[in-house]
Amino acid sequence: MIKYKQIADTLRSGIQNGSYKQTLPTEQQLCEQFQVSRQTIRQALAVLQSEKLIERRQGSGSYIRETAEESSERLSAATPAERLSIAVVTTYISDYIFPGILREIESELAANNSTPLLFATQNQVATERRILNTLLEMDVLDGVLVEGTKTGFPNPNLDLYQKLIDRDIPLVFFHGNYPELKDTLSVLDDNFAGGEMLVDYLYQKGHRAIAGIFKSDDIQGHQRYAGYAAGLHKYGLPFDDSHVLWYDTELKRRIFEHYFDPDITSQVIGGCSAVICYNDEIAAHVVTGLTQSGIAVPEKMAVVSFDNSHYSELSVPRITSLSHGENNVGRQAARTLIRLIRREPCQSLLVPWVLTEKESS
Amino acid sequence: MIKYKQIADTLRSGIQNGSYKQTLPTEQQLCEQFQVSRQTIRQALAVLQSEKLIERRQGSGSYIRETAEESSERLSAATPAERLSIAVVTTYISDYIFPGILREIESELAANNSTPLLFATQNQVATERRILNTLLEMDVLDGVLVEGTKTGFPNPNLDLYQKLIDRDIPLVFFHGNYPELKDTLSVLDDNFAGGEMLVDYLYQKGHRAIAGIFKSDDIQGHQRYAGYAAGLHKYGLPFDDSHVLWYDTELKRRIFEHYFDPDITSQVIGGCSAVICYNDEIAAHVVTGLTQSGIAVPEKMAVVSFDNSHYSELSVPRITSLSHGENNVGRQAARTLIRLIRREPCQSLLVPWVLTEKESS
DNA sequence: TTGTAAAATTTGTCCGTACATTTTGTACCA
DNA sequence: TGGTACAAAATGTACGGACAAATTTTACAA
Repeated sequence: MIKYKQIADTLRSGIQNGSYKQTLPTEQQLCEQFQVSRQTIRQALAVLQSEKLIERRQGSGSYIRETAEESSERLSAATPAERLSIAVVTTYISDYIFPGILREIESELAANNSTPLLFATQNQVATERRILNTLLEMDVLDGVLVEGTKTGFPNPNLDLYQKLIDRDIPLVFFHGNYPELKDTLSVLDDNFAGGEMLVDYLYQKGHRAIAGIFKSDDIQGHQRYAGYAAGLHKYGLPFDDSHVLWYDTELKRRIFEHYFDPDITSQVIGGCSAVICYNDEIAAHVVTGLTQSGIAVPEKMAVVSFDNSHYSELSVPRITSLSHGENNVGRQAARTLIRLIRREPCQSLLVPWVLTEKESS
Repeated sequence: MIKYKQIADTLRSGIQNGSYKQTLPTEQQLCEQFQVSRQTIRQALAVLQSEKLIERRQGSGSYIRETAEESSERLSAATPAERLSIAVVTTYISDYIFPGILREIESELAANNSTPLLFATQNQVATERRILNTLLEMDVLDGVLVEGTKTGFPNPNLDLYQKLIDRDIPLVFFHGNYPELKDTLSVLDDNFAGGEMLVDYLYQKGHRAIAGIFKSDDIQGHQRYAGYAAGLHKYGLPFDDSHVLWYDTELKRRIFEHYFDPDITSQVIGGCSAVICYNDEIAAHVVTGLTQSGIAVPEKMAVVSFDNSHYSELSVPRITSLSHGENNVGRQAARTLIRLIRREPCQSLLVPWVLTEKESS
């Protein structure tokens, strides 16, 4: 219907199937070929130019641009054709367990011939927004792997996520997701079951008063808390709000930077014989604080947590913690994204935990 | 001179200083205002449209687009205005010492109110090229921090680096640079001095036959090798090519994956009493290989290396290694880039090494 | 007051022309 | 052979006009 678009389409497919070698016909020739005015041809060429398919040189002609893929292929003609452009958006990159998770993701993606582009939100929604804007402006993007930022609270960037979805860009969340976004895949720890598992374990060890420390700005914290509460209820144990301490990213930075505040801790866990911590990082600080306060671990207070990271190994005593086996969240999420990109059947996953018992309980 | 560009410039600055509220005047009004034809006005508006400054709606008008910054600022009005968009291109992200270096860079950039976008080349020039193409297509990019890829060999991506330079995008190399690129800043380890330092140290310990294992695809390997050779020469020690083993990324992957090949190692270091390794990762494998072959470290063979990472700590015996203090390469490079962006005076740096003596020598 | 139809407004598409600027090719001359 | 000058060719800039399509405003009628 619209001439210049039709002409642009014709020329584009001509370029892509290699009908033209290096240059396009001149504007004059195209005018005759398509029986339109020169302005219309120029409009069509402007489209291709803005798509970076061609370059135009005054006095010379319209040249077909080498695409990024071709220019890469020229360097390594042996590499298979398909090289996926995948972005990974995480909260942190070089802290805590994140390097390990990234390594899992990288290795899984590398097995599928792709190198991820990494973005760190630092768990700040403002940063997340900047990153999403960057992603939306990329012209090749085969898929996105996202660790939700502050998933415990309503997210103000859902509009940008929706734009990604509207463009049919495959999207998989891991660790935390945004429940408001319908029909998106996510690969999550089974945090609810994990919280329950830890209560199970402590109950069997004879503990009856169990405190909890959870992170409020990640949905993982909410889920672990829910599992903890359900576990208590299952055994008819008393649930006491004052035995639950909530913290968030900002609070951790300010208060728990060097060691977990002994005053707050003792207030929360007073009267308890065990405490479930959101993760090893917090647990290690709790153990240090307790030990400094003269409360023996595990004799006076058992400490258990999630992640089973090097923090739990380096702490004295070592901390009983939940972890995954071979198929951890990072690897599974990357695998799911690849399947999604290839339009193979796939679904959201809940990855179960395995308990590793150590000396802190 | 060229009307539509002048008009575009006028309108652009009008938009940026807020002369227009939400919409621009109609094409007809602009025609009268600038005394040009409607086609010329449309050309000017097309420029602004391609710059994503305005949106045009048929039958309605030309609307000023909300920029990404404004949309971020709306979320956090309290944040300071300047938020730099900085890309960091490294070889690896989650292996060896790279998480630590990234943490240094991140913390230095965070102190300047910026969160980096991370790209990993996996030490593959083809991947590097893809990443550079992505960078060139970003519409806001305040600076780039690059760890050169395979700096030991001529780099086929210099054309893309030159494009970045031509666009006046501040660029700082760290760890390794491309000498062919003139007038670029770089922050490097003083590898030559490091190689010499290790020879100095071993000579003073009484060693006279010293082998070396170096990485061939990074310029750091060449420099450390040159320092090693200069050190030997300084003390009049014999230099024997057969006592130098070169390896590269691909070779390491295939042969040295799990442990350093004892056959090759013993062939190289036969007749020597000490070996200088390119880094702790290789050194740890060498120590393992030697111990398994019944060669005691350090009694029969002293092992020293670069980086002083956790590899050197976890090895038994722990490995004598060179490291940096507070002002390591990552931090200095980030600082240099910030200065460059702010157009403050800055220069290339060579960061000196400090020797940490342990049990392997 | 509300809903609908018509009119006016605004941008989108398309044509034709003219001349400028840059590149490329050719002819000529030394 | 080589350099210069000119011509030709190609894209860039600019003008004018006409009609199409979408949106907004206005007018009118129920």
